[in-house]
Amino acid sequence: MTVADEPACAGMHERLIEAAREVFTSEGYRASMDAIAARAGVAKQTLYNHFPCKADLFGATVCNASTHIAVLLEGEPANLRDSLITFALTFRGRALGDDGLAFFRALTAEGTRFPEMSQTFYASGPARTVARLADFLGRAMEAGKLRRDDAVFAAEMLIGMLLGIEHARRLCQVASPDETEEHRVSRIVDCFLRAFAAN
Amino acid sequence: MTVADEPACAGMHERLIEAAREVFTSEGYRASMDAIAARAGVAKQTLYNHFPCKADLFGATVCNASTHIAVLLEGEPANLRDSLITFALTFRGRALGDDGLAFFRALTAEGTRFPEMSQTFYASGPARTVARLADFLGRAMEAGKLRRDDAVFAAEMLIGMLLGIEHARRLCQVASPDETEEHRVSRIVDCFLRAFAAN
DNA sequence: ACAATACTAGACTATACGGTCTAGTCTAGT
DNA sequence: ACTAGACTAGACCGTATAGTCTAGTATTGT
Repeated sequence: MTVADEPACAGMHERLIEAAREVFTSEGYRASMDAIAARAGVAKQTLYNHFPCKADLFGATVCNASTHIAVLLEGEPANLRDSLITFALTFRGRALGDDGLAFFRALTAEGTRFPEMSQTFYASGPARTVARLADFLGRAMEAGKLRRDDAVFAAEMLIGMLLGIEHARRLCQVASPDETEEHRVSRIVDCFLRAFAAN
Repeated sequence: MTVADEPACAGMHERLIEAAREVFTSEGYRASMDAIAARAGVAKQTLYNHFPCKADLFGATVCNASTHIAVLLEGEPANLRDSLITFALTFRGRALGDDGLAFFRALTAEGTRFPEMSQTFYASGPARTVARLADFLGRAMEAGKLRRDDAVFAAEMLIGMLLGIEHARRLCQVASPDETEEHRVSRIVDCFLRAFAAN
């Protein structure tokens, strides 16, 4: 317990947010302020010196995490398939990893209580990822490497296939089949490339 | 309040489960037993006469709901595209509707507390839907209407595209674009048919 | 009529938790 | 040395809630 200065003791504020993220991630919003203070190795009052109430701490945590989650895909790489596979692996690692999933769970569970919060998260995470991917695909379409089509729609289909049933499955704590990530991802990307092959 | 005998007063047990479903759906597991009793128009003790504790009531509720959620697709219809579109509309209605979504949220929020419960849900809902769809697609493959491929994989891709980013978006309370369901679904099904067209 | 069973109303207990308060310590800047 | 500001430890308050208990009321089968 009392895991002090883990991320290089980068100031009390960050330390508190980090502890809150860990505890909220594993227990959801029902986690107690005492537990968070203990996790940060800090007195409860210190927590309240930095954040006026629990909701604000949760908000700061979500806000902080939101800035790190978008998966971006830049450049104009020669090999479309390879870049998509690289992107897909990163994306799945982030969206389907234990951490990302637990965070998503904690966030959406409180969706009705804090709607703006989950909306902010969506905008700075998934929505940004889709937008960038759509840009990328749009350029590939113009270069004649993909069929001319609605680039946003294409991006959403790829994201959908990558997340797919697996997102729901893991949210439900069901173990995944033991296909390797690389194998699954390349099947998916190939499926996508068939659907959007240049005509 | 005290909405008695709503679903044809089919016995106290069912009435309690129905009230619990409504309240859990809108407030999650943090809903109070008092609220559920009030919703059922019943004394709290009555609730405890039927269910020994809150967790059991939640379990019964989930279990009951799980039996109704799979979307099945039977038969060998002549027109593949039409049957897929019909299936897709039903499926999206159920999985992306307010009710289904709220229930899913309540369930996955407690995923770490009641893992078996969400696993059961997954098995009797999404997993069954995928399995049946895969059967259907497998038959279409054998009939030469789709490329010969892994039918389960194909089913997962279609489900993924149908749910896609939209599931995450709605879980995050973000309003959806105003494309009609019919239009979106047919775009998706056409995309799927391109990816799995018979060669 | 009687007994058994199920339901009602609501008081009650125990606990957990958000948030406040007090009193005291540690550290830095002057 | 003195002061200001931040941190600590932990008591404390109010409220919400799971679950129990008691006492009384309908209903039903014999």
